[in-house]
Amino acid sequence: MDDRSPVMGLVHLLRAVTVEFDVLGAEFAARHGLHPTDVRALIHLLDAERAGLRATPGWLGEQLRLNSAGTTSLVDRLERLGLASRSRDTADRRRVLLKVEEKAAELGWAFFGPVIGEVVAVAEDFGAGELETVRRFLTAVLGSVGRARSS
Amino acid sequence: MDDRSPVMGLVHLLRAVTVEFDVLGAEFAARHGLHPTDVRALIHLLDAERAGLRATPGWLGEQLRLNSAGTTSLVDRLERLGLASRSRDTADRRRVLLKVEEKAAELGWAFFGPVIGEVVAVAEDFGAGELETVRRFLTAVLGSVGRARSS
DNA sequence: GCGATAATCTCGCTCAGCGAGATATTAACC
DNA sequence: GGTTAATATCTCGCTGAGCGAGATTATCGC
Repeated sequence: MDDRSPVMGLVHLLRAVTVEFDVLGAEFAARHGLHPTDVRALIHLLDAERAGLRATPGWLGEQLRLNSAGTTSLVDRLERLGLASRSRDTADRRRVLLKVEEKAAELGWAFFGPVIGEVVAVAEDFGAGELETVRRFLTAVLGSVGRARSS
Repeated sequence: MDDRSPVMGLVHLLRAVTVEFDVLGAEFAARHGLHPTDVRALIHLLDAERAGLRATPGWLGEQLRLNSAGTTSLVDRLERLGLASRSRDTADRRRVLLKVEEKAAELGWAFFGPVIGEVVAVAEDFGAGELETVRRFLTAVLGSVGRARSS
């Protein structure tokens, strides 16, 4: 657990990657007049859409750890920017359904596209077995962080 | 580059890990009455200390992409919380040197300790060669993100 | 010395997010 | 079926992080 443990290098590396992704997100946000929270919100909304889940303000607020007031103003912002839209759920009329607009997906690709391209290029230097090892490791780490969070 | 590419899973995995780390940091911040920016600042200050660099407000502001006004209030906050302290540089008296207090290192360990423990445990299931593969991959990805940022 | 440059800080402002509570809709229970 | 509780969202007023502009203090080149 001290700094000379061979695993510590990996931990620092993971953290460095995280920080770089954050900075990338923040710069993207600034360049498009968005706030970091807006970017995080779009990521969650796009994820939900891909998974076929129906997103609501309450659900989004939980994901981002915002209270209801903050969530309302976030959704107001996204709507004003034309990135998402509200519509009443006809089944339960207390609920509001959130839909991401095409424009948001375009911004998402503009954001992730170049990074994905670079990572794909990097992956070409690795064999299928090696990539599988990386995948196993990252999956395990993902579980680790989740476990550390809940304890 | 589409969703069925075998590398896309890795990209999503990396993003998921990043998001988890962020949420962990945000929860830690909230639990200790800190702001996410304060946590990021402490990470940079601890890194600088480990690397033997002398941190100043200007340097810290660059790292965090804050302007001078925001940096001043950040340092004020850290000082008020007893996590860092200012001292004039005797060589160049325009400069202010930032020092992290012991308390900050303790909080840092309280933050990263459990996660590190979990990751170390995860790493035990992997051979030395496999860990080296993961290290190579993450190092390459770190370069990728940096390249995507600057383009 | 004197102007130019650099590092930090002060002031006033905007706006994200919070707490408290209002409003509207649905579910539960006798 | 009507009253009460629970749920989802929104409104209002406020705090405080971070910004732009500019003041302040220290150093450097001439």
